[in-house]
Order: sequence, then structure tokens, then C-alpha cells
Amino acid sequence: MSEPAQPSGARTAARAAATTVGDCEARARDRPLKLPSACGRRAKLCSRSARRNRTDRRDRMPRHRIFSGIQPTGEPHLGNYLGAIRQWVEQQEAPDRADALYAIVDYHALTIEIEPEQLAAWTLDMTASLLACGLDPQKVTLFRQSDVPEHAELGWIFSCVAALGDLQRMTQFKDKAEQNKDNINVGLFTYPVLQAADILLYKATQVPVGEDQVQHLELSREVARRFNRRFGETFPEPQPLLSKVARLRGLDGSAKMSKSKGNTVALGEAPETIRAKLKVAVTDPARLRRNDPGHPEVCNIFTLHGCFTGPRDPERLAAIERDCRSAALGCVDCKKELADRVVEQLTPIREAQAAWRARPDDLRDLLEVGRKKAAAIAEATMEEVRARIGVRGLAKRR
RNA sequence: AGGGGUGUAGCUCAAUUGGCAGAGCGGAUGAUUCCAAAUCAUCAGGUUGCGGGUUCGAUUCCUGCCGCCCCUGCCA
Repeated sequence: MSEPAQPSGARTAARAAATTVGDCEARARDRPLKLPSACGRRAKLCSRSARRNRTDRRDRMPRHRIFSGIQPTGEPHLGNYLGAIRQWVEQQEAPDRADALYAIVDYHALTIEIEPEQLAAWTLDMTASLLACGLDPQKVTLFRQSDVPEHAELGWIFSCVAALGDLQRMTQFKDKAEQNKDNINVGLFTYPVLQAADILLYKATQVPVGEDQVQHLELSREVARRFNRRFGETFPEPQPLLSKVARLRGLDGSAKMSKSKGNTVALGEAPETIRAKLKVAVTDPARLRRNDPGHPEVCNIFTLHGCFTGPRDPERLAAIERDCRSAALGCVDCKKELADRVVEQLTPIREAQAAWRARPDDLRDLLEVGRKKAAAIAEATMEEVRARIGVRGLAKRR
């Protein structure tokens, strides 16, 4: 069935909760990579070209194409959702949306130790979660990376194009290598190269990224430039699509929300668990007593209000900020209110997730549909690449 | 492949001729706070990498295997 328990509730919820597309800025043509702060300036320009695409889409490569990936390393949490998934859904709901491909990047997940059955199970489960969040396979291409072997092929070719020095500068590799000294594999190091292949295989022009991925995307751009210079113009330079969403800290106050730290709220978390976790989440350490003025700008709870209350009720968000500063609103009440918002917005997702999990065959079918769509593009790109680099055409000589 | 090192609580590491396996951090609970943080108190947590052997008794000594790190090589 191609129209399964489509969580319309979740979809509306996600859409309503979502900030507008204008919040994400597409820096379409600027060569130097700058982090945009002001948003929306280019919205018109983008929509105009996007509209042009749509009419051409049938027979021509779209001017804009979005690619992004997510690793199947467990159930996605609030950080994944607010940082990436919600943007994906927003994009697809935009009237002038670009062509978009989203991959569950299981080859990337291989850089950490993971049991084969686990990898397969999590891949399927991630599919369920993404659909539950409202991603619509009829509007975007959703597929599994390893189903399109060209990723690996292009990855090798790119590893002969990328500069060692550039990779050695990757801070994320340094961090991960430091954290996981027992398994510093080469894949961890060349990760950004495979990522460049992921993106450029589809000649994607826009990549929704979090701040931590900007450096990797810059490498993709560099790889595209180097390839083009050496083998001829082939790839566009992908642009970052930075979301304005404030960085989410972990519930324990640490810099990042990550599963390994256990400071997350999973998307399918039970309401009681959500409430319990938020209840003991770290707030503003400077606000010692009930009547002390708060500092919303440093409070992670307020950041979360910005994500869950703000988009639906900006006035309420402003009131919370004001009342926190004036101590009219206490942290306990503030957390309760947040928990209500989170629970009510996550509930449809949780239910849809459960519904999808109950129909693994449909999930597999959907991934297969995605594979076909992705493979068609990937194969075309690779034909071009093989010809350019000189690994085709031997037999034809006479 | 050979040589050297290493493997003990979730993490970093202790354990004196072979004699009840501990500490710090982290975690949980309680006190205190509007909550959280901080502070104080309490608690949990282990097949000492796996298998043999010596011994009354092995984290410790011997042996085989496994993982990881470093060095020197070999093959392509």
C-alpha cells in the first residue's frame, strides 16, 4: 500500500511547528563560504529560480537539488529532529520546493562498531522515523545509501582528488579519534570524502547542514573544484543551507545533545519519560532562587521553547522570555509548559512511528522506490565521471 | 610475520615475596534550591579480555588464544 498510516497529524504538527523556509537561507551563488546570519534576503531569488525548475523538471536537470543524509545509528532524538529532519519536511512542504534526496547513510555508520543485524534493523527503523516525522516519499527521494553502490565508487575516485592536508584539518575527525581510540579506522578519516561523493553524485546544489558540518561541506566544495579543474566542468559546488535554529544543548547542560551521552529525548519517547527528563533538565545556573531574574539566552529550556512554542505562538514565547527575566515565571512552571508542548507535538510522531514499524514490508518497498529514483541519477553521473577520468572507451579504439 | 607494550567498575587508573579487587570522575538516591546547577551525605556498580596450568589460595606466576598501541619486516 502506498498510502499507509500516513500520520497527517504528525505532518500538520511538524509543519505548524516548523519555522518558515525563509529561516533557512540558500546562499545560492556566492563562492566564498560565509555563515549567513541575516536570513530571507534571498528568498525571492531562490523561489524564482525554483519555480523555473519546476516547469523544466521533466526533461532537464533541476537548477536546485538538495541532498542530505542521516546515519542509522539508533532512534533519532530531538537534536536530530530540530537540527535536520524538521528542515527536510519544511523543504518538501514549500510551494517552490527544490528536488530533494535524503539518504540513510549506512556506509557512514560503518565507521563505528556496529553489529550487522543492528545496522540493518536501525536502517529500517530510521525509515519509519523519517516517515513518521512527515517526510513524504512522493515529494522527495528517500533511500538507503548502500543500495546505490555508486556512492562507494565515486568515493574512491574522490579520495584520489581530495588533499590529505584538507582532511587532516577536520576537527570532527580529531574529536572522534580522541574519543574512540580503540577504533580509529581509515573510514573515519575519509568520511568527508564519502560525504562529498554522496552530495556530488546527485550534483546537489544545496545541503542542509548544522554548524558542525560546515567544514565537511567546504571539503565537498573543494573536491568539486579540484575535480572540475582536473577533469573538466562536471560538478556544481554545493551550498550550505544553514538553519537558524539555535544550537541545542543536551539535557544535562553539556554542549551537544548526543545519544552516547544519554542526554537526549528520543522522538518515540513515552510522554511520562519526556516529562520526567525535562523536569530534571539543566537550566540557567545563575538563577538560584525563585525570585531571581532568569537569563533565557543561556537557558536550554528556553531554547527548546523557541523550537516548540515559538513557531506556533510567538507571543507566548515573548511572554515566557519576559516573565523569566522578571521572575514572574518559575522554572518549574516553565518546564511543565515546555513538556506539554513537546509531548503534544511528539505524540503524533510517536504514534506514526509505531504504525510504520508494524509494516516493515511497506518500508522496504518505499526504500526500493527511492533506490530506483536515486540510482537513475547516480548512474548517469557515473557514466559521465568514468568517461571524464578515462576508465571507459578502451574497446572502441581501432 | 617477528619484537616490545597493554587489557581491572560506564571512563581514567590503583592493588606492597601470590592472601577479602580499591580510588577519582561519572551514575543513582537523599538533604538543600521554585527546578536544575553547586555543596554535603548515602548507595549501586566487577566472570580482573577468553581458555587451560601451577598453588591451600592467581588481578599477580606459566601457557594458548583474542583485541588494541608502538617498532622492524614480508607479500602485493
